Amino acid sequence: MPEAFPGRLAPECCPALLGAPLGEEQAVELARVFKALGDPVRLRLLSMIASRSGGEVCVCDLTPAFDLSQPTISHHLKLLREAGLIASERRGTWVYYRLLPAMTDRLAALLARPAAQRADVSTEEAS
Amino acid sequence: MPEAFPGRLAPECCPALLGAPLGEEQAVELARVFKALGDPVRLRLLSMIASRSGGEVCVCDLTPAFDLSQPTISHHLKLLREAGLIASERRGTWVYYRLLPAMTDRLAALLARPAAQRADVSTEEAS
DNA sequence: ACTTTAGATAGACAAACATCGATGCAATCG
DNA sequence: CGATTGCATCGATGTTTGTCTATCTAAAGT
Repeated sequence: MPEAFPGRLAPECCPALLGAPLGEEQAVELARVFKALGDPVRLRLLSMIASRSGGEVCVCDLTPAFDLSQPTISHHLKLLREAGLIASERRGTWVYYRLLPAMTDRLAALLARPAAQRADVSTEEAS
Repeated sequence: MPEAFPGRLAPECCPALLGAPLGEEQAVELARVFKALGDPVRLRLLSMIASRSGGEVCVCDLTPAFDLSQPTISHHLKLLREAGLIASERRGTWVYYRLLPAMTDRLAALLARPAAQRADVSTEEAS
């Protein structure tokens, strides 16, 4: 059961989605991470974990925040974990999750415009 | 056919996924955008569009870059368009796509760590 | 007006996904 | 030890998604 891809996402530093055409290989790996973010429940879970002051959240605090069964929450946490976005640790009876900021940092860098292409945002329309 | 959500994604400036627990409403809207990014083909399409120097790409240049049928590519472009990530314009026989940087900017800001929580990245492990 | 070419839409279908209830495993508490 | 509690895994099920072929529309050429 491959748990994320330990440190292998970006062979070079910054694939820069917006700066150069993405290779097929990298696209597959990146898509897996974005897919993990493509669900409202997982987004809220990640947000709850990331915004917790101590840096950690007990699953027992996450589960009751949703109108979903415990196995469903567990499944979503597993997907976030396999995407490399969070990590878990058991301490006694409870399991604690925490953010792995390396991955979110990477995504943020990937989506950031290279300064060259940046212009006044107000010149962008909608349709 | 609601074409993206024109400017309505972030009622306040920066929902800051990593800074405060995300509301259910915002999570649903955001998840739709991330889901659009959660496919290798769409990631490569977006990358090809965004990295083109002129800022525009003809569909006729995109389609032959994949081992997929023309309708499939058209379908992926539609999803990216509905997510608010790209826009299209017809000029004569051809249709040109371009990036809407407002959306990628927003995602990048959303995934960026609030400076408060930022620490040395080298202290992050994998599992 | 026909023909041709670029691209979008429609409908079908298999694979992937979100969810559930039932069960399993690990740790704590009587 | 047996019971209980926290969480993960399993198997089933309805929905969504990626892909295709066939067809449609729009523009341009002859």
